[in-house]
Amino acid sequence: MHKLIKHVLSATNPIEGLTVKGWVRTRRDSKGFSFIELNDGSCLANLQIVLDWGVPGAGPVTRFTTGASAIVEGNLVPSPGTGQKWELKATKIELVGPADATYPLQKKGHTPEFLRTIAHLRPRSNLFGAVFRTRSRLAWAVHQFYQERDFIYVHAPIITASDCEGAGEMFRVTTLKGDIDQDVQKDFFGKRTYLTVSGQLEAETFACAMSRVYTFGPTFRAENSNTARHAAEFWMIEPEMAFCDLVGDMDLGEEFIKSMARYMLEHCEEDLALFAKFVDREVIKRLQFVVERPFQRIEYAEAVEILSKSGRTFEYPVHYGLNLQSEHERFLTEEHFKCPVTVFNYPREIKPFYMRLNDDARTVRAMDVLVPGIGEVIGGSQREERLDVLLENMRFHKLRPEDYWWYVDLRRFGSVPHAGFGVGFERLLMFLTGVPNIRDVIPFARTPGNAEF
RNA sequence: UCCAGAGUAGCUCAAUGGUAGAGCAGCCGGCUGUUAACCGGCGGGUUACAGGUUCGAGUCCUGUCUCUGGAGCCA
Repeated sequence: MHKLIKHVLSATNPIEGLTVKGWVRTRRDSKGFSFIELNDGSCLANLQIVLDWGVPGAGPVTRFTTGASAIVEGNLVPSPGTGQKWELKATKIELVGPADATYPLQKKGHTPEFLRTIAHLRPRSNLFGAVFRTRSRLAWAVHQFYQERDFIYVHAPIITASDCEGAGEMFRVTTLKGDIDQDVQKDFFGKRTYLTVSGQLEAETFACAMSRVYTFGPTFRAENSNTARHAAEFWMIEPEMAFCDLVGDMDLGEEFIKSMARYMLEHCEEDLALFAKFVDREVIKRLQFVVERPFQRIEYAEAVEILSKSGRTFEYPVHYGLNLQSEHERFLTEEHFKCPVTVFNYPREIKPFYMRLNDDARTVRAMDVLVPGIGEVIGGSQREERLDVLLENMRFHKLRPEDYWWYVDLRRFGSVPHAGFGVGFERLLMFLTGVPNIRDVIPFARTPGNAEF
């Protein structure tokens, strides 16, 4: 089997008779020989191939254009040049797939906007290679974080009949033709079904059996949101813990963010350096800051007071009972505290039915973790475990308990205090890489009017 | 969905209402070790689309589409 370039480049000694396979990033010709930069996506760096025009398969060398794929055999030797430790002296080369002049990627920089229009080729660019290697490693780190803490991974359903109220507009799933509301009994599932907006309600059922669980899967929102932070299809991580209150929930959320930042610093060094150089100069400093400093915790009422007394004029009003706007979250994280901020105990009116009512009967045990630059990265709560209060909450929010009969059942049989939160995986990646647009941290972005690839 | 800005060569961008240009990429040639290589040459355009004003429109006006930034909704 051929060796991946990341392993070749970490060699400690010269290697005879090595085979590598990859795609040409660029070629530099001299008289009688060429340098080929070969990349196979296993790491950011290219392997420099020194290709004598006389070796089998080399001529004419102009066939080895940017984008072409090649198999190279040769000997790994120390490079006399200054840019790299090793280079491969080719003894044989094979052009596997040529790439003609219409290949859209150049060796020079492209804008992320242009690269989005060629989403099938953009993982061959430095930036997107780095983003998607990082995405893979962070997904692994997410599992590691929860598995180490004895959380059990639950696969929440993707097609669901239940609306996790307040989460957003849903995509309808149906096999009916024509008027899809005409006769829902004849639909595939015999009722209206949707793509899930959250696995939380299902996760709660498992937490109330297995103590600590988490979901990590795709979720869907049909909101017509056109921002750099919203996608119609995104991945969400939702831990849920039985016998846990809001404080335990905030502890876990903050620990999770810190842990991901630490993982990024320790395991994604090469790609992180690229982000720091081309995307966000502050990213490493910000990650170190998050790892070292405690998060600020404040109640919603305090946040409102800080904003009211800030002397700043905001576009949107600051008033107890209103949601915090982006500009308010920004002020708290970026100007007032200058660190991630966890806001908790929100007014009952602006939060969903399942959040636990506090003794003041005005606020619920909700919490949002806000980070500089992104805003809300975690939203969570302690759940209402008391049957009578839950039913009253549903009435308050004008919901029918029979639609949530199985969810209500959890409060009938061995109910326990429990809590959890949701993390948008892409938002987390944006925070950790500094990439400012959600479309650029997901392989094939789904946004309103866009599902080309 | 709302507000603002943009759309010119494959890419990144110039062009006062008056001959559509440059750099890079591509192609051809040169160079014995390059590092986004370098040097010389060549080709490359329905100025997003549809209408309008004008002697004359890339430029001004109207509409449509797309993209970007911000906002709302949220993760």
